[in-house]
Parts: sequence; C-alpha cells; structure tokens
Amino acid sequence: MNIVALVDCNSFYASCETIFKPDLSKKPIVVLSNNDGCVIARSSEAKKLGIKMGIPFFEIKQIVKKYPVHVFSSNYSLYGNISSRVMGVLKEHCDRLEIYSIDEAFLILNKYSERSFVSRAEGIKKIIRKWIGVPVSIGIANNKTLSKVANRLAKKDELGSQVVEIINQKQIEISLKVLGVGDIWGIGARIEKFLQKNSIYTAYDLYKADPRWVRQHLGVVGERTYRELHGEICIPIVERSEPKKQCRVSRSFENYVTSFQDLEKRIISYATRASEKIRSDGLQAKKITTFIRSNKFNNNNKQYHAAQTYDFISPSNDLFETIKFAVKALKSIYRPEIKYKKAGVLLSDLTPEGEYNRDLFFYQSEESILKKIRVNKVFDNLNNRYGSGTICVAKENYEKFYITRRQNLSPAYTSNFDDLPNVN
DNA sequence: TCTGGGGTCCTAGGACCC
DNA sequence: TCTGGGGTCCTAGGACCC
Repeated sequence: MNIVALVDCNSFYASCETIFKPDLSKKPIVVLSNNDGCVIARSSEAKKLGIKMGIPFFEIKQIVKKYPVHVFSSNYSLYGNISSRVMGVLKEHCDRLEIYSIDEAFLILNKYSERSFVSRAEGIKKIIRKWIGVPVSIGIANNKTLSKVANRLAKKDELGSQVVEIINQKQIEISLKVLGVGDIWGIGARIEKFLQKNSIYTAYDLYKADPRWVRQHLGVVGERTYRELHGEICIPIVERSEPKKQCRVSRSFENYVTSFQDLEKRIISYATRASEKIRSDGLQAKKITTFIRSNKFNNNNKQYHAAQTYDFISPSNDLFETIKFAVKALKSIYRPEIKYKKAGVLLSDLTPEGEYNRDLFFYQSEESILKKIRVNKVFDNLNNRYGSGTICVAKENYEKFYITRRQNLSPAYTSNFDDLPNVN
C-alpha cells in the first residue's frame, strides 16, 4: 500500500512576500491578481479580518484602510523561484514526487523506515521553514483524496504541528465528519449545491451515500472521489508531468476597449507571448483560437463573447504565423459596437516540435523553414538575455499592452541583481 | 469607478462512415 | 405510405483545480 503525503505551503504568495521582509510576519497581508483586481492570497491574519479568497479588491478597501493590511501585486517570478526551491527540498525527502501546483506536491513516502510518517513529515516541515522560510502543512494518507482531507485538517491546526495523518478507518471517519462536502477535493461549488439539495452536507454524508446513486448523479469523476474516500486508489501519482496540451495567454483590460487597432495590438502581444511559451517548451500547435469578450459583470452594456479557431497549415510555433492567424481570427469576430473587457489567444493540440507531415499543397523549401527557425531563435535569445519586450513586433507596443496594472509590486529579490536584499 | 489567469478532464451531440 | 444499426471522431460546453 502507498503512503501519500500532501505538502502544501501555507498562504503561499503571502508567505513569499514576508521572506525578505520579516517584519511583516504575523501581519495581515494580501496578494492581488493581475490588474490588482482580486485577492488571491491572504496571510492568516488577513483571513481573520474576514477578507475572503477571490473577493474584488475594491470591496475590501475599507478594511485595508481601517487595519494595517499590507497589499502586494502578484510577483510571479518571485513565487516561481521560491516554489522551485521548496520542490527541490521535497525531492530529497521522498521516493517519488508529483509537483501538483506552484505551492503543492504529493510525496510517496517509503514505507520502510525506522521513523514514523508523522515524524518524517515534521522533519521535512522544519527544514523548509529553516532553509527557505516558508511554513507548510502536511497531510498523510493512503491516497491523494484522503491526503487532501488530512491536509485540510492540518491547515486548521495553526497552533499545533500542522501535520495530520489519517490512515485507519476510524481516523478517516472522524475526519470526514468535521468537513463540509464542498471541502472534498473534486467537489466544486456546483456539485456541493446539488448534494446539499439531496441532504448531503458533510464529507461523511457523501462517504455514507449509496455508490450507485453517486455514480448515476456525479459521473465517473464523482465515483472516483467516492472510492478514494473509501481508501481505494483511483487517481495515480504522476511523477513526470505530461507535456502541456494547450497554452493560453489572456488579460482583462484596465478600461474598456472598443477600437479594432487597440484590440489588435493586444492580440499581437498575447500571440507573441503564447508562441514564446510553446517554443521554450519545445512544442508546436496545430490550432489557434482568438477570443474577445465584453464585461461579464456589467449587464448595462451589451454582452458579447466570441471565439474563432483556425488550423495552422502545418503545426507551428513560428511567431509571425501565430500573429497572422491570431489577427485573422480577431477580424472575423470583431464587432465595433461592443465595449471589450478581456481578450486572449489559445494555442492548442500541442505536439513536440518537429513532429509533422508536410502539407501537400503548401510547399516550403528547407531553406525558408530553417530561416524562420533562426529568426525565432534570435528573437527569443534577445528577450531572454535583456528582458522580455526588448524586441517585439512593431505593431505590438509591449510596454503599453502586455504589462497590466501592478501598483504594489515587491522587488525581484531572487531574480534581479539590482533587487537583491541587503544585509546590514 | 474598480471583478485574474491558466490549466485538466468528461460528456453529449453532431457529422460522417459503412 | 413505408426509411437501420452501429461505429468513430470532433467539438463545445460544463465541471473541476490552483
């Protein structure tokens, strides 16, 4: 039997912000999404002030004014950097590791050890705290879903060790009784509502439900969750992540956009970023989609949401071809009377670079293909070396359209020499 | 006045084939 | 007047996750 430990960093983004500003620890901190729109991370002190996850920032401005809440724009290069340090430590302390998200990983622990799982987990926790400065919670169980349950309880144990093990049936049942059904991994808001309508409120209620009823109403996905609650292993640990299948770059705008030219600049910008991303992953796309939409929160304006997908002639990650198709798609869905609030470019059906059939009717000489590849390389090298946006397509205007509002950005402590913290 | 971004998987239904 | 049965593949939309 497997033992799965789920390690989850507490309030990850907020914790990252305090590493280089230790005077902020134990203070209420929030981190905002792009455009400084929503709250996407809160320190536990901020949670206690009643600041909810995902809430629009403007709705908590009063609280921020009243209490000394420290506000940060999201600093993804910092968080990514801290994350890889954490994962590096975890890798040294388990048999197998699945990096599940920027702040979470599933560990398979070797069963044969003199120390208990709990004491090993406590050791891991201490090291991460000391070496990197991030607090973590650890849940230990027989499968992923139950390790998520254990982790949930560990998170609540703020004054204790924040390591929780649920292995035997009694521990499992007690744990499920104190969690709401919506707290279960895989049960989202929609299904939670449906279950509550059917008198299933706690995780334990679902655990006790009729398996046929679960299969019938929640489908195979729900059935897997149900079985995992009962200790079966249905969701495997995936060590080496599969290559990505799609890559999306999209942004909400700070103001309404109506003109085609303005929209086009943004689409070129997103297409550029998306093609850069798949080139750096060694992938190419078969399809490209451009989408645009009005403000879904404002019903006073006319609602409009449209997308257009094209197939590349042959799979591509070429900058100029990507831009060409993205703009072509934009032209086909653009309507001048709409106030747009968000747009994006999606590259999908990704395959490893170089894997394709030549198109019978679209002949390109070897020479011209190689030339395109060289141009893309130069483009990427310049931007990698001197910073994103150093070179861009003339129509794009990088500064203005890719960067969104980030008024409270912390320094790039770990990725820019000029921002290195000083020690006095 | 102000509401993120980027992924995955599953299913139902349509198009098409023999 | 009466019009089959059984597949596959693709896509859009819905649900979920962090």
